[in-house]
Amino acid sequence: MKPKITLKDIARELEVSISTVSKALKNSEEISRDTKDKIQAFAKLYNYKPNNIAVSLKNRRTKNIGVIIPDIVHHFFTTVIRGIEKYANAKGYNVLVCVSNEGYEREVINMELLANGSIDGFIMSLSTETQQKNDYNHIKEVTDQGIPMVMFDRVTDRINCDKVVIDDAQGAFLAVKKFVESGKKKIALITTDDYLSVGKARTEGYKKALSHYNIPLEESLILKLPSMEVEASAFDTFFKTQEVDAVLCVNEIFAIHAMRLAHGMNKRIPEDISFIGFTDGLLSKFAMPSLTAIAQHGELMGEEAARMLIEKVETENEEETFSTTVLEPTLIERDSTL
Amino acid sequence: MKPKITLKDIARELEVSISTVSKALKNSEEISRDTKDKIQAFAKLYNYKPNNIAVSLKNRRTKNIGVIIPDIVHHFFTTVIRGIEKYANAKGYNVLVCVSNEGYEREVINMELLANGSIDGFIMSLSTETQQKNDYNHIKEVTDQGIPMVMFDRVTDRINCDKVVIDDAQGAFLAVKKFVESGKKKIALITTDDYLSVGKARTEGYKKALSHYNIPLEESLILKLPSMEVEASAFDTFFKTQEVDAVLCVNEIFAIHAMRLAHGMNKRIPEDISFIGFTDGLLSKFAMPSLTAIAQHGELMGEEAARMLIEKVETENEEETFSTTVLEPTLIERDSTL
DNA sequence: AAAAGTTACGAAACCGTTTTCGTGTTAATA
DNA sequence: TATTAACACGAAAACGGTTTCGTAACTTTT
Repeated sequence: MKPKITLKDIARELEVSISTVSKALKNSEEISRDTKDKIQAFAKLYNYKPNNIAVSLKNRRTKNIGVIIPDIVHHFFTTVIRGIEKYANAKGYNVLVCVSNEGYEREVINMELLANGSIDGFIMSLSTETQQKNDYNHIKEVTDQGIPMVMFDRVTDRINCDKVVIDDAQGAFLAVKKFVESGKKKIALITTDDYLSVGKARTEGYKKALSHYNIPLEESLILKLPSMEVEASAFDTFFKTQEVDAVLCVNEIFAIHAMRLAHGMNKRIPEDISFIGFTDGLLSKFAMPSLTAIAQHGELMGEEAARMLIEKVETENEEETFSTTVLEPTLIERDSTL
Repeated sequence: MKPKITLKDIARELEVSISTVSKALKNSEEISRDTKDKIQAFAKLYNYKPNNIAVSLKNRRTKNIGVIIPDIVHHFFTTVIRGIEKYANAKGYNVLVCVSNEGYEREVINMELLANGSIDGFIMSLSTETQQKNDYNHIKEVTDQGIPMVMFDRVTDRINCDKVVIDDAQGAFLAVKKFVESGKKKIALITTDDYLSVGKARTEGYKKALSHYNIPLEESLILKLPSMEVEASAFDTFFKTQEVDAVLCVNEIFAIHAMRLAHGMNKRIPEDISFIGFTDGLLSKFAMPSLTAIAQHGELMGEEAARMLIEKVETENEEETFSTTVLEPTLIERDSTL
């Protein structure tokens, strides 16, 4: 049990002042070679490391970035975190992860907690509940305090800050394009309610693509689920009542579930019915048949978000100027499409 | 842009001393009702929140706990984090997540960084590289400083600290039991090299179960992969040369891959060949057929680890006494077994 | 009316750094 | 030799809180 050594300890031991020690360890020109050598050697011997908290207090910079995500047990978000970590660590920053658990309350609490000096900036993705309530005052308060903020994926234009998203509409467009080009005509969409920003954009892209390819839009081919949970009965009735030859799903789970149903109805995949799912995660790769997917490039998104944030944190923010980076989705072709 | 208000600001504005403000906000008996009311009202009006960093410096307690995991894009670890978050948040702690990316170097760097005052204690799982090198000096240094530490899942007995693991051997035993009881005789094991603590324990459990059921151990039925990566060729030759009717895999991916191969060889699952995989993750649930799995109870593990850590952090550690919690695995029966 | 006890507050130390500014000593210049 | 400049270091303030202790002004006790 050897407790941490401080500047004061070194100063006392070497009979110099604290300031001298501090400067010597920073290799300041002010201090003589002899004294520096002595102090540096002593510090190394006792494995001196400055106390982060004290440094943070003094510099008003913590070198921590706060990340608020809706759910950590979710492949997409973890890839984003990986990207953030990667970039942030390389720049000497730590990542403080807080999970809102898709709830408004926890999002608020976590942000307030972190905003009181624990972090230099935020990277966040909105919880569904926050999106439903459409209440962003907690975020506004943070940005008003001058704390840099980058939102990713689930963003809102009610807040003025840097953002990084993928072009969800374009992703849906790519999927429909793929279907059309392989001769599909009755293209269904399984999505969530519109309050989820991404669900909305994807639905728009789907509709746009249909009109682009002169396929009449049939509202009955759009299945809207109230949440991200799989509601088996809704799927059942949908597939029993609708005649479709291609299905675009806004997430993997929906797609896997739908494929199972189709399989159970003795349809051949992809000949009789094709599938494409958003978010190219583990399930897509390992499904049977493997699922053609629209990749969200989470890791890239995380890196970009971290880049933007650290940029803002490290520059004396003269003018408030915000930008939105739009990443292009990619279609990963597998066995669920022709 | 309204910057944070400090005690000093309030004191100046209300023409009292800083100490009075501090005490008033803590509702100290020392301060008169009148003054407290005035100060509290003012503080609320200007939304005063104490600066975490300053409080941490003074109290030498950060209310942060550091979590070091090998990989964040991994279902098991994320469930553990969820458990940690859940418990820690309820106790008013934040979670600082750092990813070692299965590397020794990053593990050391991250720990040193966090150990300099950023956190009150560690929860960690060893990177594979650290386990291979068998070098735990960086961890020893941290515990020597009196920083509380809890290790989970991938632990080592070279370090004296609290631990929480699941009984991996018992998990393997359960799986073999299941196979035997459904009439299987030629039971294979697909695992990784022994340096991974969990792989070793699982292999032991497998062997123990075989002997318990009087099934001769055939080393040729054990396929050892050098890493967690799926090596397709190794799988191929194994299944071409060995006659098996049940396969236990140390992770989902191995199991899914093996099932595919069996499927490709026109074997019926589970009649001709059954499968069980460790780590009851998404893939197991959504595989086709769905995979019988040994649940690791990651969330529970996380909660328990957090509980142990916070217990240590919050008690004046009189005596050094460490304990290991062993969680019981559970067999989740699905369609890949009879 | 003097002694003792309360009440309500402020001064100051402290946590561990960083950084500005002042100063005693020595060396270079006039 | 007196003046100035360079050098090497220390004192002290600051970051934003918490907490101990001291004390002026009253109130109560004897």
